[in-house]
Amino acid sequence: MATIRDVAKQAGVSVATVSRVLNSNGYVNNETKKKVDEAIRQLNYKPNAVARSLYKKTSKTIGLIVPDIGNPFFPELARAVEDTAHKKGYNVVFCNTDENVEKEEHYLEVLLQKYVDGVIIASNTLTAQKVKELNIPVVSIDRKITAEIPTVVVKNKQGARKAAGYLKEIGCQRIAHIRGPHHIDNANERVDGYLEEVGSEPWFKQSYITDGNYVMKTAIQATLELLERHPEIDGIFAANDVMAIGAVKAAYQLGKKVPEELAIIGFDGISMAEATTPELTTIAQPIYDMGTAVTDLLVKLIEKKPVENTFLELDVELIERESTRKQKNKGGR
Amino acid sequence: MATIRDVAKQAGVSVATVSRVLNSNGYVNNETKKKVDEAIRQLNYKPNAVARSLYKKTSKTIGLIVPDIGNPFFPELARAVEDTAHKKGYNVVFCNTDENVEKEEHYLEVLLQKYVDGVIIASNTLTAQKVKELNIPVVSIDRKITAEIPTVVVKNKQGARKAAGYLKEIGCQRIAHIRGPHHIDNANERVDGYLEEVGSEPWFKQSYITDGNYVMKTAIQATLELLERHPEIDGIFAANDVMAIGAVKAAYQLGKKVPEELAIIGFDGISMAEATTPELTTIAQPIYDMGTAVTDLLVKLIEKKPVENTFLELDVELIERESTRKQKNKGGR
DNA sequence: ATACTGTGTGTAACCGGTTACACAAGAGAA
DNA sequence: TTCTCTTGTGTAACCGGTTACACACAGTAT
Repeated sequence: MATIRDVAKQAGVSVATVSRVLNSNGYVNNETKKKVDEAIRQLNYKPNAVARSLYKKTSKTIGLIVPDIGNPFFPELARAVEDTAHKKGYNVVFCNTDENVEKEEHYLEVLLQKYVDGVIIASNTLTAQKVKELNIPVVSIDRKITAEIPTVVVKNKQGARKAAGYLKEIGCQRIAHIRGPHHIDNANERVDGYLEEVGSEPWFKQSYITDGNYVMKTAIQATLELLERHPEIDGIFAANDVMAIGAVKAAYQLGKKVPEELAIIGFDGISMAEATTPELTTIAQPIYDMGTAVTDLLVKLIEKKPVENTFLELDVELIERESTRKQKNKGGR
Repeated sequence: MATIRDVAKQAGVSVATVSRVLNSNGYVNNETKKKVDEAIRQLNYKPNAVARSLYKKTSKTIGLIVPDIGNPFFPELARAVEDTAHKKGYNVVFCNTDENVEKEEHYLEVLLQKYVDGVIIASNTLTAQKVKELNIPVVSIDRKITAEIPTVVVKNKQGARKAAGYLKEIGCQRIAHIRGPHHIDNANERVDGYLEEVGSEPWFKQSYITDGNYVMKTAIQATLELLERHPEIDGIFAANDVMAIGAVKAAYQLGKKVPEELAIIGFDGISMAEATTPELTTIAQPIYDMGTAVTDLLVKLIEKKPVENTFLELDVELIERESTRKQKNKGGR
């Protein structure tokens, strides 16, 4: 591999001049520039990014820390992050934490030692204190950590209200909720939204809320038990699409027809929700846009550009598909 | 951030000694080591990975280049790669190429400039020549590039034979194939396997093979046209699960019952195939194992450890689920 | 004639590690 | 006593860029 000194020798100039040509700063005579460019071409010279990083204390790399890329929400997000980062000249190193604090801290340490310029993280275990110690920009996605950390999320409560409200609107009389993990903020917000919409209905019971842990298997089991306990349920709002798909499968097992006897709505808008039969009605997050937005935000923070807003709360959108049906019994009994 | 010189000063020794303690090489007196460790602790010193990289010409980082992380096969693979890399002390930087040659070359260049120690790539556009020029270990996953490049794939042809053979076995009389892109090796191998199994059947027609391009939408359309042209078809082997799911949806649109009137089998074993109704019968690749295997292989090459085999062809496994049914009309008409 | 400004280029320090090499002291062998 | 080997430590060069600073020269203002 040719170095900048080889190029300098070949072009008959100093390394400083070559560096000036490379970075187009300082004064360089046009003739000299031509000679340098020619030498670069001849030697097929590529500047060494590591050496540059060492001096500049920046690496044009960002870290992306997610719980599990196997969770279909995150690949779609990762795709957007990578696309946007690439456009802005950054690489992405990616890390799975499995919601494990030690793994997360370990990764942050390693990333820091490698001079990553910033980090995008989906976490609930991270504290503001630790982030401050990192001394590099950190932005949070999908989950609020603290007010100090720039964040991109969606209107979870509003989305949940939309979901529950929609089920009421299409005529459901008894609406249950399969909730996400108690330690994850967005799960709690979705419960809140559900409660605001149906909590004061005469038929409402606390036992209409059941734990699904954002996982399909758990949700199937939870739905089976729920429907056994409460056969009167005719609508389910699952806090994410994966659980909604689980609910559909459970209904299928019990011979309940979806949407005729049981309407099911999810949350997230992952592409898997379009692959099922019946296709899933869902509250879609603009996942790609969220990825673009956090990355834009992070890069601005890295490059110390002005940021208008460090807390973005994006809108969600109801996408009506086959797992619910509008005409059903409209207007109540 | 404390540097090695700060630590040396604090401990009253030279930087060489600190470095020896850090890397446990050379002779260091036990008392000295204690002093250094204490200084490291006091200053909360973390060695700078970039400086180390510059001298050692290695970064403990590998590149993972895939066409599109949005394709559900790749997150599962990426997860395995990242897990394994992490265990061995490597980070993963990941890149989406969209099968675009320029993007791919650009990424390889950038990765090289950052001293990544090796690359895992799923590509069909890469040439052996280019790989040689990189001068770092490159391993190929999911697709054969050339004989010189170490590769991890599955037995595609054998898997395809299994799929078609299984459909025959359960009593299908007319078996069609939705194939993947013509420029992707594994797609062609799957066609070959299909042909070996049914190509000489009296009923076989070339028009039973249709293009699906590994994409759900395309596959839906292809299936609709296929079943219109050939309503006699009672079995479909799709070259990947995503297309198989598309075929199921198409059948549903046409009112054809799966599996009673039409049996459908996929290929890949992505987790999405378990989420559908009916659940998809498929030829499962050991995706996680493949990721583990390529990463192990790459790390061995990087660390110049002996490698027993640079061409791994893993077995696939038939997973029977609901989109096919064994009892149907067994033993022919 | 003098001072100042803009252009153009080179030298060497610097980023923060690693390690070749030199050197010293003590133990054991000849 | 002298030589050799092992242990232990420090100095400084090195990895390959970037840039502060010095210097030189031409043109222009005073």
